[in-house]
Amino acid sequence: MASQRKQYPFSDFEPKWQQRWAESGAYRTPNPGDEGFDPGKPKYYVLDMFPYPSGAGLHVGHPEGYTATDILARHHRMRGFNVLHPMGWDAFGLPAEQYAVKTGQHPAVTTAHNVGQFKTQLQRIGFSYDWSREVNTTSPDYVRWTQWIFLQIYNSWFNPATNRAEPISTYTGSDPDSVRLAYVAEMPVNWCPELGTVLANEEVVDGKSEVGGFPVERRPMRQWMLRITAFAERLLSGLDGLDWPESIKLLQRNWIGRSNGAFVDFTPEGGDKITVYTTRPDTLFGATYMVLAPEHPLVARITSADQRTAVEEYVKSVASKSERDRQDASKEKTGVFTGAFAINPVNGERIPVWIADYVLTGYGTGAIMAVPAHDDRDHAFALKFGLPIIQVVQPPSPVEGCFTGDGIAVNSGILDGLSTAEAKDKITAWLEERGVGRGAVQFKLRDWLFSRQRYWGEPFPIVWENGSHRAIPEGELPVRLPDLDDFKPTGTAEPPLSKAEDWVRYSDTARRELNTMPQWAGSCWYYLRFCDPNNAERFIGRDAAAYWLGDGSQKSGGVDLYVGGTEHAVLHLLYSRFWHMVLHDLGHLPTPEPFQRLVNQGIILGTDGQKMSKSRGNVVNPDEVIDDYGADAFRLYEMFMGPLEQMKPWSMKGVEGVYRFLARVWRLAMHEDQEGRWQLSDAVADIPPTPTQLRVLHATIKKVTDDLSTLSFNTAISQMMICVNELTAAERRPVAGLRTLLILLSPFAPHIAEELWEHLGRKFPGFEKGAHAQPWPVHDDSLLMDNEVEIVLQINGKVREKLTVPKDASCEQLEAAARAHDKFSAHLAGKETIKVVAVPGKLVNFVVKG
RNA sequence: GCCGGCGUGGCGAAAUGGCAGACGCAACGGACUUAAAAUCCGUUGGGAGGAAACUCCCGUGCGGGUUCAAGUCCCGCCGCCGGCACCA
Repeated sequence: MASQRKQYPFSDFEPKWQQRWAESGAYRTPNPGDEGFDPGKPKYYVLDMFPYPSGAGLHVGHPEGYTATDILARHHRMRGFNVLHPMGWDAFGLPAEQYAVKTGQHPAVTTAHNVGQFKTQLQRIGFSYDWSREVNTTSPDYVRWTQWIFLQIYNSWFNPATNRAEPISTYTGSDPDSVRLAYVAEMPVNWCPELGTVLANEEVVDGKSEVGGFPVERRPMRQWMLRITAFAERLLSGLDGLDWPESIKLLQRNWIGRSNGAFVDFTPEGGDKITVYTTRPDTLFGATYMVLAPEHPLVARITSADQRTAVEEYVKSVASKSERDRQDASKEKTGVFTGAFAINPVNGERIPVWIADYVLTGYGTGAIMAVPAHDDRDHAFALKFGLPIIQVVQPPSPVEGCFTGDGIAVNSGILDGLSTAEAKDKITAWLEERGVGRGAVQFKLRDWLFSRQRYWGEPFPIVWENGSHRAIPEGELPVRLPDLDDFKPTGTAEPPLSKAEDWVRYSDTARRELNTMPQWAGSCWYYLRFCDPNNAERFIGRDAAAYWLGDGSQKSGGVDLYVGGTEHAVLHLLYSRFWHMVLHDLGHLPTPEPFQRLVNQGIILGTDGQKMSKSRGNVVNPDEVIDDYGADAFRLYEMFMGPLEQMKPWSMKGVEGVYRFLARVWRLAMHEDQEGRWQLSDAVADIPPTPTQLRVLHATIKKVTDDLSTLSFNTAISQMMICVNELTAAERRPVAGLRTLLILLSPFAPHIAEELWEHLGRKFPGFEKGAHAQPWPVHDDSLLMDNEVEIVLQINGKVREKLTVPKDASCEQLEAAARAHDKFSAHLAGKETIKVVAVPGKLVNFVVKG
């Protein structure tokens, strides 16, 4: 293909238009207060998930969503919106740092190089980004505000009375550090001594490091945490108002994991109370033993002398397991009896207390009552260790084994005969009356471990003095990374920043925080900076925020459309919502939610139907596609493949298909002379379209417009193909029809639309400005339908004949026409007609017998 | 295990409960050409019958159901993909 002659000169005019757009600032979007800003226009903020600029460059998966948003951005401009359509770089992160360690190049150098490469590639596709708003999470100007936002979080607390984040100054307790939204805690992490670094859970396989296979141990380390759990309820309820795919909302709901239940106090013999959390207080009478997490603080105190050795050994063996190992539910349960007994508050029963690692220390109270008859895990544990099983819920219909559903309480004293829901209410009230329990809500969501022992990330704007931390003054932001030559892991638990001794020394008595922020930090708020990227006074100006995010009075707040992959369904999208909520509470943002509408694009597979990967060798490079077929064909194919949200394989033949389509568009207007030069075709004439052409044109206006509103790009393109096929068949082409077609095509294939517009404008009037600057056309309903429509005549739902009738024929007229149809009425002969169903404009169905 | 999503020609896919397969790819036939490529025109779900115009039957993962009418709605399975995975 590469050596083959091009079907239309895309390689000449595509770069030309890209250059013109860049030079004229065609897609610069003014802000409120800027010259050229029109406050009368509605706003449309359409955003892509900005990429991590890896060394591998762009692959065809990136531009899928980017093309969709670009088409919508262009379409909205033509419909009179002020469109915010920006792009930037999520440039901190592990791969850059690891590559830097390997090659000895500073990550700032490799990152800058990769950003350049990505930007060149994106610009070749003809995206209408406002590049004057480009942001880079690693630039000092950006880091400054990331750190500033961290300080907002650090300097606030969650007031349960108002259910909001408030400045820490409104906290009246004695220890503000204990309630800050950013706090320090000892947390167990995966520490790999051999690699000298902490690893994420995903980087640990079977208790060994994924890289190198070295042993990994869990060790408590001092970590920065963000108190996202305080917002669990609001993060959950806020989902209801968002136009997101239900599947994504469900993922977040499951991640937040709200459950309704009760705390219940059990009393060990001669000890403090042990509080458990349960979602099934109605099964309290079936509790036959208790289990504490091995790390539970009471374990040591209640363990009997003769069980002490066994318990200590068990606790030790559990401690050496990785989180992942420990949470492997498929494994057989393990545990040890503590030798202690506790009293069940509802019936005074004396039940044994065990420890087992199937009880997690971080959820609920780290202790449970075990009801083996009605909980799968307790059931398995009881069977293994021979503990008693008492049924207290009668299933609606008999079931084998363990029954975990709702039923009728039995063997449960005061609860007998009640439904599960009634029993829960009654026993919870009973517990509360006696002061031995209370209703409670729990969440699976954990606080966000926010620090990393890495070099390539935002430094914390925090210093330590005399064992306590404090914020550095805002005026000192940004805290820049020290320019280390050696940013390798230290080999100890010290982060690499510890090597920058001068930097670490903040004053004679104070030293800087050595951890850096995780990669999520920068991406938590980039959509805000895009609104006002050069503001030196604030992270986002108030006017810019009010305009681009909305003033909070309308439902659609924040980003109007956010397109990206499902892989960010939970973490990025939850973290962003959390930060946004805090900033909103503190009065910095007008809206409570960042992304009103979210759409996930599907993954593009290789031509072999497999996930694209370097190792499979099936990665498609956009540059090569554009070399051979041009940017317009590339864009069009990305959208023509199938529904945006669907997973679909790449096909070079498919690219050729849309390429041929664009060549047909080209030849509608252009003709190649003897010397191989393209001239405006003589077939284009200032004549009125035929009625058929007019009908197809208006059907195309309607279909493309409707399909853009539902993001059905593939069917919009199909309709334009139908339109082009219709116009190609005509010997003389009405210029008005071409004009409309080019306007409709211009968001999809902007270069060719603009080029043809220019050519036509040299001969015909009505081609001023450019295709992209035209108002979006409106279809005329009266032109859509012929006066006659073809309907089908059915017998018992099967099509027998077809018939052309006036489009507004009534049911009675349809039935009469059907009966008058010779061949069709022959089918009816000798049969009894039971019923006739007539649908105007569609069909007549005779239900017959015999 | 639990929770989602998806199963339609040789392939990518269309189809407010109303003619299944629009549009594109591939394939085949024709026109143009010395020839090929490109282009243009046409055929193309499967099967049976007919010389032919044409006629009939089957068909949206499988099995049931609702309906005059089901790819679409309901019930029960199977397969693939994704997420969560001892959260009491």
